[in-house]
This record gives sequence, structure tokens and C-alpha cells, in this order.
Amino acid sequence: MATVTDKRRQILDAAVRVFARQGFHTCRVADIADEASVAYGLVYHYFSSKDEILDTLFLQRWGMMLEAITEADRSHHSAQGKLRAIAGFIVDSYRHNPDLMKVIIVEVTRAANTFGRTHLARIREAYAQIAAIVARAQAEGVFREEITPEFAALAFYGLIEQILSGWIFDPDPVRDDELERAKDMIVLTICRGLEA
Amino acid sequence: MATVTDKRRQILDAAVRVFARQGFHTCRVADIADEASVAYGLVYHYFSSKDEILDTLFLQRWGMMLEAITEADRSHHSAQGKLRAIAGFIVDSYRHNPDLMKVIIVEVTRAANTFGRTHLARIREAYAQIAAIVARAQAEGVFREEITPEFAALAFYGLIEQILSGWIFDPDPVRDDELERAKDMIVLTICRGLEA
Amino acid sequence: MATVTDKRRQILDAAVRVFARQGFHTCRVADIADEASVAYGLVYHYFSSKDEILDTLFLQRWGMMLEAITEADRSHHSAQGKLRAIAGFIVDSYRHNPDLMKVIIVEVTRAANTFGRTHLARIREAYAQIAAIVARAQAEGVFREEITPEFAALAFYGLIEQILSGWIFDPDPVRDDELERAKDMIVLTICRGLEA
Amino acid sequence: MATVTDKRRQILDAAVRVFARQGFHTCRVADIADEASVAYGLVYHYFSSKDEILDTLFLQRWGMMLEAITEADRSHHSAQGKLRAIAGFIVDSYRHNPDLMKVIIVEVTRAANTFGRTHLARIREAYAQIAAIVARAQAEGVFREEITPEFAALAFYGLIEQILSGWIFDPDPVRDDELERAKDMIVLTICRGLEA
DNA sequence: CATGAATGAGACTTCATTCAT
DNA sequence: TATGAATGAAGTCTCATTCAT
Repeated sequence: MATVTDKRRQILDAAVRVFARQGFHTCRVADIADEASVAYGLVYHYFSSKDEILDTLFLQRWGMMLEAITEADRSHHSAQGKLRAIAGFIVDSYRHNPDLMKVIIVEVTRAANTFGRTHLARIREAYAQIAAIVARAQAEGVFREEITPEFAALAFYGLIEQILSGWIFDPDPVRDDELERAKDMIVLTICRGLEA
Repeated sequence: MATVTDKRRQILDAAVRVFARQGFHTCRVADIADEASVAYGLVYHYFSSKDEILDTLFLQRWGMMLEAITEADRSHHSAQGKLRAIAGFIVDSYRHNPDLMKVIIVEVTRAANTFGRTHLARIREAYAQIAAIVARAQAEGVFREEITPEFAALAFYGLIEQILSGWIFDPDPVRDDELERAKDMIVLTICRGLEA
Repeated sequence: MATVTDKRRQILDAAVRVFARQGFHTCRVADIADEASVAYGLVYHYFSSKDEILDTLFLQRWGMMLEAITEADRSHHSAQGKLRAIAGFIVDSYRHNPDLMKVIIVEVTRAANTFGRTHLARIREAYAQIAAIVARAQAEGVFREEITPEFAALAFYGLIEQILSGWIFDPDPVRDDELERAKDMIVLTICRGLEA
Repeated sequence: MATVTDKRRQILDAAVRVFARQGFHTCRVADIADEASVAYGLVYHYFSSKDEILDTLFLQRWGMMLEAITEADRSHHSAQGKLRAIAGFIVDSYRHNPDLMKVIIVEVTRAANTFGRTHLARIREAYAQIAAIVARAQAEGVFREEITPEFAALAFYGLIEQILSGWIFDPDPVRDDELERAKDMIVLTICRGLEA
């Protein structure tokens, strides 16, 4: 009984590695099966299509992301503290499983013509929650009002994604202290800006 | 005499529309030929492969981008003014040809596994130039030093790309005044931050 | 269980017929699949390319040919007897599977620019073995020395191939007694010559 | 006026080189035009198709061959002398223009499925003439009768073609004295055989 | 659950030939 | 005669998905 789940998990984990390494379009279902050390056909026993594997990976991870944002929003932190919690969660996600984050970002959130469009609504939930945090901070007079909450949310998330992109492109693994510092720099940049 | 160039241009323009509409991977060379109203084979008369069409589009556009950044850097503006010029150029590029910008962003700069990797060096030239602007501003004491220039450059560019992404995903065309306001919000956000 | 081998064999046999009928260049992979009554894709399940099918056919057959020559050489026949055994083997090969022999000759051994070049080394092994037989006969004083063994080997093999070519071009199947007589005429010609 | 002929000749000569180097199927019409340093379209001004170029080359050369055989037959040589004249002509043809001979042999006389079939009748005229020489020699009691004239003709011609094939495959040019000796060995082999 | 052979639609690319200039 | 752009049919190979065992 546990076998079922094991093999399924095995396939998902293998898919992450293969998608990260070769990209979704470039890899074949056979590559996933090979990487997972399971028979070709078994992939189709657990998933109805290659797309569904990526959908599953994204939905699982993005669900955790939304929970993390909700969690952050529920906390008693300041607006800046909430953004710091979110940035921290995303960076930690990368630390914990960089391949998965690469796949989520490269193959889904930035894939405007394919999976990005499919999951658009779900992706925007995150932006909306972040925007809500910003809006409330503006109402409290903590954040400036010239910048719309929606714009701010995109800016915040886009900034983070680009930093992660830099790491993703980098052949060398990123050092832990660099990850840690990045969390602070993200928040500092988005809250206080570059100007001295 | 002008025919050669005309047809070639015709194909490139058609490719932009088709790539923007269907995505690079999803469209067939036949779609480009149809959209350009030329024979199938003519595409291969001017370009050695489907890839080369996208490469050409990217290289042309990114070259202009690098020039614009160089130009901005050479100007006598303040650091903020230079960033404003760059943001302005990118937003205007989108206004002028949103399809092309969509293709550049979605199919190249964010395609970590395919064209993004191919053109990585060229893409990073832009980041490096922006970083240089930031570094100089830091040396002058105008920008804070806690944020590394490289980080700042990624943050700035990532922020802009995400804003454009928002427009790209949007089915409705963006209004001109919104584009105009975005330029200011970009600079305000990156230079002064969200905090009041 | 035997299915794997069966289908693979089925494809090879079909390829022989199709290559013989239409020629390697003129036939399409689809023709092979049709002739074998298998799906298009299965051809590529067993062979990596159309070329590999011909390579396989050639290598299998030529291997048997080399064995036959080795066998003949090992026998206690006279030099003439050995040449007779080799000529006999080749003619019998034609009798048994004229299509295959046609393909081997027309598409490989005589295709100087394509497969002939690819398999040159392997083809020359046969010439070398025959030359060795001649050389030994010369050492024994049985064969004249004015003709180099290499020349003799080419002459012998070329003579046979041309006779087979004649049959190959012929629309009517060759009668068995004609095949049988050819064996003798080949040996008579190469050993004793035309002169009375 | 001479220009017309010049360009046409230029194209034919270039075709010989290109066909010899890459093979008829592998080369493109553009390669011929390039090699001839003429415009693409000009090839089609002088020849109605790529096939016709090869046809022309073959027909011209084979015509000379038939004349040479006729000539040899008309001479007052012995049968052996006539065969020697023919072998000499073919070897000299190779010496004079190895590329052309390579093309004739590889792309036409041995191409059972394509040009060989097209020109079969013309090719067989040569065999028939040679067979006639043999038949007459048999009638005169000079050649043995066990070997049919048709068989003898194929044997003679096949032997020669195989020797030329050896040279064709050879990366190094053949030395003149080797060519000269080959003429004698050909005749010796076919008339007297290998046996001492 | 598990296996991997079998299916066949689809896409890129090539290139002989035509044609307008 | 000369040019080379334009045409489009054809063929190889890929690979997601299905299915029999």
C-alpha cells in the first residue's frame, strides 16, 4: 500500500530533477521513467499525462506558498515583517529544493503561453494576497500611496523571482549566508529603496 | 531590389505575431509562413532554422536595449534619472510593439533552459551596465551600500519584467496613461521603496 | 516473448523486399512499415534510423560471407576448390535470397559514396582473405605470380558481382541450372581464363 | 556565342567534380552551381533537371566507350589484342579523368535502381559488343567454348570495373606505372586465368 | 501494480524546380 | 543569357499516449 505512494513520489521527484535539468519541453516521458527507475508505462498509471505531472508539482508547491502568505498575513508582524516572512519562505524553499523552485518558476509562473496561463488564477491569488498586505499598510499610513497595491505586489514578487533566477542560472550552488543576506536585501530594497 | 529585405522583414514581423499568440514551441514554421503570406520554403531561404528567427528578433531588440542603457548612462542625469530613462525605454518598447516584448521576455530572457541560456551572456551585459550605474551612485553616496550593485540591477530589471508580464497576461491592451504612470512607479519603487 | 524478435525480423525482411524493389534512396520508412505491416513508429523502436536497417542487413550477411570464406580457406581443397566454394556460397546466397543479395551489392558494396565507404574496412576483409588464398597458391606454385594477390582477389570478386548484377537487372528469375553452371564458369574463367 | 558552350561545359565539369566528391544523391544543384561559379538558375537554363546532367555525362562518355570498343573490334588484332585495347581505353579514361569515371561507374553503371536501369540498353550494347568479340574468337577456336560469350563479356567488364573501384576508393592517386601494369594484368587474368 | 512494445500524428528541414526580372 | 528569390512537396525522425500481457 505504501508502495503505491512511494512510486508516485519517486516519479514526482524524478520529474523535478529532469525538468530542472532539461526543461519540460525538452525532456521525454522516458527520461522521467528512467530517472525514477520505474517502467515507462507506470508513469501513465499514476499520471494521465506529462502535463499533469508538472501541474501536480506546481499545485502542491504553490498551495504551500499561499498558505505561507496567509500565515504571514495573519501574524502580528508589521507590513515589512510580513513581506520579510514571505521572502524568507520563498528563499528557504529554494534552499530546501532548488530544482523544484527552478521548475515552478521557469516552467510555470513565467510560461505565459502554456502553464502560466493554465494556472494564472492560482498564481494571481498570491499577488492578490500580497497586494492586500500592501493595501492595509497604506491604509495605516505605513506604506506610501502613490504606488498601487497591485503594482507593489508584482514588484515585490518579480524582484524575488529575478534574484532566484540569478541563482538558477548560476552553475555553482549558492552559499547559505548569501541566501540569508538576500532575504534582508529583498525587504530592504522593496521597502526602503536604493536611495540612501 | 528592396524585395529581399521586404520578405525577410515580413517573415520576422509575422514571427513576432505568431510567437506572441501561440508561443515559440507551440507554433509551427508553417504558421509563420502563412502569417507572412509567403511560401513555406522562403522562411528557410532567409533563416536557417526556426530558432534563428527568434535569435534574430532577440538580438536586434536586445542590442537596442543595450544602446539605450549605454545612452542613459552617458547622460548627465542623476542615477535615478538614468534608471528612469531605462525604465522609460523598456515601457516605450512595450507600447510600441507589445508582441515583440512579449516574445523577448517570455521566450528568451525568462526561458532558462532554452534561449535564455543561449543568450545568457548578452542578457547579463544589461544587468552589468545597470549594476555599474548603481555602483557609481553608491560611490557618490547617493545610493545605499547595503545592497550590492548586482542585486540592485536584478531587482530593478526583475521588477520591470514582472510589471510587463502583468500586461502581457492581460487580455485587454494597457492604456497609455497607465504605461506612463508605470514608469514613475517603477523608479519610485526601486529608488524610494514602499515605505512612507 | 518471441514477439520482440519477430517484429524486428519482420521489419528487416520487409526492408529487404522494399530496398530491392525501389532502392534505398527511393523508398520511404513508411514503405518499410507498410510492407512489414507494423506501425510507422515501431521501425524506430527497433532501429535508430533508416541507415541502421541497411547497416544491419549488410553486417549480418557479410559476416556470414566472411565465415564462409574462412571456412573455405580452412578446408583441404586446392586453391581452385576454395575459390569454387566461395563462388558457390555467393551464388547460393543469391539463389536463397536474391533480394537480399541485390540490396547488399547494389546499395552497399557498390555504393562508393555512401554505405560502401562506411563499410569499406569490412568489405576489404573479404578481399584480403581471398588474396591470402591466392598468395598461398602462388607460393605453392599453383597460381602464376605475375598477378598480384590483391589484384586477383578484386578480379575474382568483381567478376562474381558482375554476374550477379546481370541477374539482378534481369526481370525474369534465373533458372537453377543456370546458377549451377555459373559456379563452374566463374571458377573456370578466373582460374583458366578465356583462352583455349 | 562561345560563352554559351563555355558555361555549359563549365557546369558539366563542375558536376563531375561534385558528383565524384559527394555523390549524386547527396549533392544539391546549388553545389554544382557554386562549383561552376555560375548562378543557380543558369543550371536550369542549360539542363532541364539534375538528372539530365548526369545523363549527359554518361551518354557522352559511354558513346566514346562504345566507339572505342567498335574501333578495337575493327582492328586486326587478335581477340586478346582487342580485349587489351578495350581495357587500355578504360584505364586510360580513368587516368585522364578519374572523377568522371568514378561518376559513370558509381552513379550509373552500378546503380541498378536508378540510372543503371535508365541506361540499361545502352550499357548492354557494350557487353554485347564484347560478347561478339568473344564469340568470334570461340568460332575461330582461340577461346574456349565452355564459357558463354555473354558470361565472358560480363566477367571481363566486371573485373575491370572492380579494379577501378579499388582505385576509386583509394584516397591516394594511383601511380601511372600501376595503371599501365593493370592493363596487362587485366588481360592476362581474363585470357589465361590465375593458374600457372 | 507493473512492463515495455506498439501506435501514428506531427514538425522540422531539405531541395529540385519555377519564375520574375 | 543570367540571376537568385520563391515555391511547396516530400521524407525523416520524435515522442506522447495506448494497450496487451
